[in-house]
Amino acid sequence: MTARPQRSRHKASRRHPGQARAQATVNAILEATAQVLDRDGLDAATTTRIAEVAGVSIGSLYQYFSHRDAILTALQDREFKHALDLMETALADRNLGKTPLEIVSSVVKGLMSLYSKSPGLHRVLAIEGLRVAKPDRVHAFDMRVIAVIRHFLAATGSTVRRKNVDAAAFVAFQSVRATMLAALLERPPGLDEATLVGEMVDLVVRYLVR
Amino acid sequence: MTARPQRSRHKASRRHPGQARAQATVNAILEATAQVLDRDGLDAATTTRIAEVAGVSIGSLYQYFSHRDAILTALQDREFKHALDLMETALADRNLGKTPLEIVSSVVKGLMSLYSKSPGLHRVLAIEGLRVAKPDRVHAFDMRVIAVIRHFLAATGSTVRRKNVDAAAFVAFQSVRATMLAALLERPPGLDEATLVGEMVDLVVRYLVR
Amino acid sequence: MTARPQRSRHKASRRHPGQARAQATVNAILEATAQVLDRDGLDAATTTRIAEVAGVSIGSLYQYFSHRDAILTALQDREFKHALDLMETALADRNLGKTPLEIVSSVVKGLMSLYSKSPGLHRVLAIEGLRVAKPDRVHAFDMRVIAVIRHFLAATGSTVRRKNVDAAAFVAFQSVRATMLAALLERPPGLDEATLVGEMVDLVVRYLVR
Amino acid sequence: MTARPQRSRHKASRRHPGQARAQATVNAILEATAQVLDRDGLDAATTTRIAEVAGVSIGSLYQYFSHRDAILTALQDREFKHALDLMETALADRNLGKTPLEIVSSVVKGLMSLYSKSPGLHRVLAIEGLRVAKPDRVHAFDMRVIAVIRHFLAATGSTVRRKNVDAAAFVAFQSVRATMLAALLERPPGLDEATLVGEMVDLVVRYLVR
DNA sequence: GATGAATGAGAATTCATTCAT
DNA sequence: CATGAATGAATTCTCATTCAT
Repeated sequence: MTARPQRSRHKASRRHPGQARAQATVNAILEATAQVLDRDGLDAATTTRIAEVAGVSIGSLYQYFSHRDAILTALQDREFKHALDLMETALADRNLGKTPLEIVSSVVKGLMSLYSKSPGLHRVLAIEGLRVAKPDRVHAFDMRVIAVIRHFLAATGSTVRRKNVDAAAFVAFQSVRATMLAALLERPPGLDEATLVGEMVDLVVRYLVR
Repeated sequence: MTARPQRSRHKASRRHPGQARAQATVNAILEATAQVLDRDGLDAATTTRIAEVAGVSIGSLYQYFSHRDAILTALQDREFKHALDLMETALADRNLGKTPLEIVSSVVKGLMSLYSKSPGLHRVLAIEGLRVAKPDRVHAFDMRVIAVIRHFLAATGSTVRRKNVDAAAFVAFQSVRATMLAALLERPPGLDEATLVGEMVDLVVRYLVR
Repeated sequence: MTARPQRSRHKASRRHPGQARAQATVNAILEATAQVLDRDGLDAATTTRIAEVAGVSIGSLYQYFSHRDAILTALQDREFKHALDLMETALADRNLGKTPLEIVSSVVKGLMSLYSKSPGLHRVLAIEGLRVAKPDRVHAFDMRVIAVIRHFLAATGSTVRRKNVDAAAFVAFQSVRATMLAALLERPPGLDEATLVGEMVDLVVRYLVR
Repeated sequence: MTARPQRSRHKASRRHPGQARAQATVNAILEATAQVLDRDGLDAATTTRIAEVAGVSIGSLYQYFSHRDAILTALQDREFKHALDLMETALADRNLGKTPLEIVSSVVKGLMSLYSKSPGLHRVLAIEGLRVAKPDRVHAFDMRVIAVIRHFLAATGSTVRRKNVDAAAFVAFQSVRATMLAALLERPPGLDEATLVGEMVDLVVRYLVR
């Protein structure tokens, strides 16, 4: 009997946060989520916990996000955008004149500083993240990253020694991402950030450019 | 998420399964868990589901594992052991005579076949990393892998072009592991298993050996 | 992210209550639900309340009913069955010899005693009940009642003065049901049960048979 | 279900809407509520939904109605009034000259057209009976209906064949109301509105007048 | 030893109502 | 007066774990 609460239609976000206060609340929620994910991982990011950390009631949380997953998705969008912006900047056409070493170095350093601020968060978002059903989002991001790299390699022209450019871009990006995150999370002795950057740059340059 | 209540901390396993039947039950449970993890992911691996698939009552399940996590830990041990055995074999002293290419190739192929049998499982075990509290286990495994690689590189002697051998081993292993799993899970177009192996071998050889 | 608890597939009942204990629990739950519905109405029948009244944990409740609605459905089945049995008995072929007055009288008295035990419950189940989405169940019941009546009227033959027998059966049954429930719930002065039965019988006999 | 928290008991309406604009707002809210109830049922009639449909902010809604229930009560008053007006008109003293058939016919047709415009609404108002706590209101309405009928029957005098006039009025009215609503909601085959009216008239005339 | 019914803490989500702007 | 962001009590449902049989 009865038309139980009607598990809502789940549009991903409930209202256009027009007002300043609304925007502030949304930001607080995203920030809180990032913090909780980074520190304690996905399981700890319950709606209650997020609302607490954000200093907001659960009611408010659901005013802006139709369901828990929508928060994670929004956060992922935000962080993926950061990463893409960063790579696009480093690989912009105006950098075509620079040496491969310089360019790879700037990308690696950029990712390094991005990840080292909150490695736990990026691990959740990029790898552990999106359990079941959302690998598409990660995949879509990866494909965009590859597109950026491919575009750059194409413009660079001559020096690339790979036949399958997309495959190479995929391999390079995954290697850098995963190794960095693993290093940041495990902190293996003798592998400080500077060393790590050096190794990654060398790995990629040798692989891609000779 | 998951948020398993985790009511209390127990000792990890209840009995040393002396009898053959007991051992069979334990195996059935581990096998069932691996299957469920690989197919449906961590959230689907409820104790009930595992017991069902294993053809065992929950009561029995708890006879052999004090709590859910203990099953995952045991499974992780088993898989880590597989991977280590594999690498030890490939990097054994008796292979010192082979060319670096041959050796790297055998390691990469070995990992590839290991992962490709159940990528979902290895993703859960190695990357999702059994969530909270288990990074130490992953770390310990990584350190053992590095030790194996270091031992081999040391024995090999001359050809290694890295100063910090441990760092290099870490970088190489993480790159191979992560890229393989990502490729198996995302299946990016134009990156079939053979190509992938080729790329990984090339990546590692250039990085480690010149 | 994450495969949230997986709002289960909702098969209406979870396990065949094979054991005696299980059956007892199921009965306790249905009985508790009936009681709560009768006394306090549909809104009061929360899963928590039902479990409390049944002297059972919510966990147990969900062991036997996949969701709240399934309890109501089961209860409805049970009560509909009662009502149908009652009518089938009164209208059985072996009663063809009795006078219309005797037969109508026995049906009306039967329904009266059924409803007067828990008028609130029957109101919920038959009328208020099954908010949105389940009118089909009530409708299906009504159609079966009509079939029973039609069968009887057909067997009776001659005396029926209605052309559209199904319509007449519908009108007669709805009138009796609704009036009885309204009278039992409102207890209008001067309309005790005996009077009510008399009036209903007269209403129906005049309408159906002359 | 619904289970509206119902935080506290207020006086039923906040202001006697003196101004025209205020009255317009109140009407818009009632109209919106009627629409939502008719189309989607009680559970869908959330304050938010009502405010939306009425084109009013929730704030404004609460300016005119102290709590959700007050809206339903007001709407019920309005519809009860409609029904009573209708019956009073049909049963007015100036109709004493008409035949019973004519009079019953006009009442039945009137109710029919009233209900058929929005059967869902009347089901909610009259039968679901505004849940808990409101049976008194329904009862009061029923008593007024009976009074109207009694008054008429008394004036008519001779022809009525019932001893207990109040009981008869109750029975007749409940039968008509419930059967009509059930027919409108279930739409049983072979029972179109015209047939239904004919049956109801016959039912009542035979019962009341001979 | 094995079984599976029972338990209950905890998670997500809804919605009536308030109140600062 | 109007607005709509914020609140939080209340609800449904899940799943690890225990323990009587």
